[in-house]
Amino acid sequence: MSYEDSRLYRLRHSAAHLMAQAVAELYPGAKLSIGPPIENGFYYDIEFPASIKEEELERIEQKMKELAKLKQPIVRRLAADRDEARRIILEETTNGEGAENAVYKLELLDAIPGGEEVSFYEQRATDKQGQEHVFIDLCRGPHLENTGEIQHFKLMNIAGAYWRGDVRNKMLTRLYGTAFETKEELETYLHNLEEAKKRDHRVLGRELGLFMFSPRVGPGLALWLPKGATLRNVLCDFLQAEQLKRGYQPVVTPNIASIRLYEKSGHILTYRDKMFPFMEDEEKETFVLKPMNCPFHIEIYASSLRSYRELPVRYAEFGTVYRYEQSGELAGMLRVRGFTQDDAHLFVRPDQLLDEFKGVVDLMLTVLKKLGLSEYRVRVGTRDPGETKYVGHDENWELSESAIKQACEQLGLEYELSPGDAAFYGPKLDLIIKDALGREWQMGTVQVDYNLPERFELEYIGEDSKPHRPIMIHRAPFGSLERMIGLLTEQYAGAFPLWMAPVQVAVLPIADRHNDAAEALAARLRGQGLRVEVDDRRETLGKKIRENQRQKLPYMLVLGDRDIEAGTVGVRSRTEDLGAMAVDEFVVKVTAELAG
RNA sequence: GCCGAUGUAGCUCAGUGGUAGAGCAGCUGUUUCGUAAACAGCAGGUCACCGGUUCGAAUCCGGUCAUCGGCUCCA
Repeated sequence: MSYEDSRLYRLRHSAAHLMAQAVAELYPGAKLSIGPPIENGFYYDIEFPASIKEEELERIEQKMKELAKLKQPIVRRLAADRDEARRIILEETTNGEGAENAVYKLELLDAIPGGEEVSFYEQRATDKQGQEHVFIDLCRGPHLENTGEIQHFKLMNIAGAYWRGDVRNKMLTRLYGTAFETKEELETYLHNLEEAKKRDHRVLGRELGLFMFSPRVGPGLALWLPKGATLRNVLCDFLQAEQLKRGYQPVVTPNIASIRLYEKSGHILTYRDKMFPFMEDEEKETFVLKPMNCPFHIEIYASSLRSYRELPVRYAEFGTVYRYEQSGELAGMLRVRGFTQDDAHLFVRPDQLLDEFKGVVDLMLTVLKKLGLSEYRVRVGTRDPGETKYVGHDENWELSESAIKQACEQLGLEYELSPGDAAFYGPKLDLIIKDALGREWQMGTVQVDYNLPERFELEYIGEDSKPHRPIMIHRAPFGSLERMIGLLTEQYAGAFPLWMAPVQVAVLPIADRHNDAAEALAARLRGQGLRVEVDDRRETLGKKIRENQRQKLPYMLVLGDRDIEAGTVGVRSRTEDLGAMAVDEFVVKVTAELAG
């Protein structure tokens, strides 16, 4: 049974109504808008007469408990027609506060399609003091039978939310809460939230020495520490090797360019507010910090006459781009202002589009598998049939939309179609992954583009010795290194698989007299291509194990008199003591693990 | 950018009007140790920043900045 059909869903929906009832009683003049159940709870968007503070949640929660205990029956009411619905909203749902108080509900009513029935949910009861409590809300439902069933809930936080999700509208106050069937489930949920915070990449990034931010450098500008930079290099090496196999060619381009490049590409028109402020040189030439790599790669393509025989051309670059994200959107490594895309641009003939797209999807699948990511969503963004903002000919769009679908189907990649999510210049495929707190982030992306080849008048000479326009594919399997490594940190809770781990092996000499042997062992393992550190601090073995364990190192090798004499090491994995092993045996074991 | 919250030592946190505290980390000394924290001592702070109220501000008020949870937007 789907979540939407479950009792839990109805419970949360009814909890949202209960919260709205409590707010209506506590804050006369509060204007209610919408209050749906969501993945882990519910919310209600409300315009309060005066801004409210987080501490007031407790008061609202208290009121909810009182109202729940009244065991108000929840009754569905059908409005006979629009006029009656309007009357109910104006006269019954606003506690006599009139039309001004019902603005959002009236707008919602107008949005309900003509043929559809209009229903209300009503809950009412009289308390011991003889006071009557009534709450009626325009709502599709369904709900529980009685407010008495709402017992295990908690209000979580306050946030602002634009009415109907549109920045041009008024910002309402959103109250978030959660509710469960049992006390245990509620407690488990809250406990898991706490646990998830320990996997937060911002916490682990510092603890494990991966990356950091500094106020002196600036918001959203990451600093990669040695271990993080090592991890980053490992991932880049992997992808680069994979791309080499697939006929990609490396290119390298600058971080700034004349504004003329971005005028030509059209980004100045569509992207200006996401770009860092421009800079001007002494000769009044304006330069911009690059927000995208594509125009540079296009210049390289356009630098010589291309034959149809050369295509597809695939230019790849780990290109660092800068985007002036709004301050409130920054989120650790998951949302930064300077990031490196594992970018590439493919210039293809129409007859190559399907195969090339398949090649890219295959690469993405290879990457996902290697990274151990299995929890992801694939979204194919196609045109919204009602929209006219798109560039390019219809037959091209049909060609590329079907190429994307075919590529996925032939490679067994499950996807969901999302009409309207295409870029204005072409359809795309996005990879979406959740972080520790369950928030979704767009990672890898493949986009078909007819716009830029047009704007830059790109050509190749066809078999017919006439010029033809190539199609571009933009693609980034990781998306960005910052976001990907942030996410991987959370996925693995810092315990990266052996091949990724910045330090794979720590050698732990027991006493000072074992330091030389430890260095020799480390050198030997490094000779095998392993990333090895020696922990020769003057600390007890127990302490070294504890701390290296906390650093989530895959292997620790304990080295003492017994081992030096026998040519062994005491091997310890992340979880357990594996006992003494010959050094060669350990090398074989680790090598096998890396190969497998 | 907008709504709400937070900002005290490298880290985690205590301190609600009377001159700043703990644990861990650091440094020094002792200990040379076989599988998750040896012992002792020392040092460390413009209480984010700027302004105001007050005899007196980490504490109250205002502003700025940064961070966190959302909204919008996105790799």
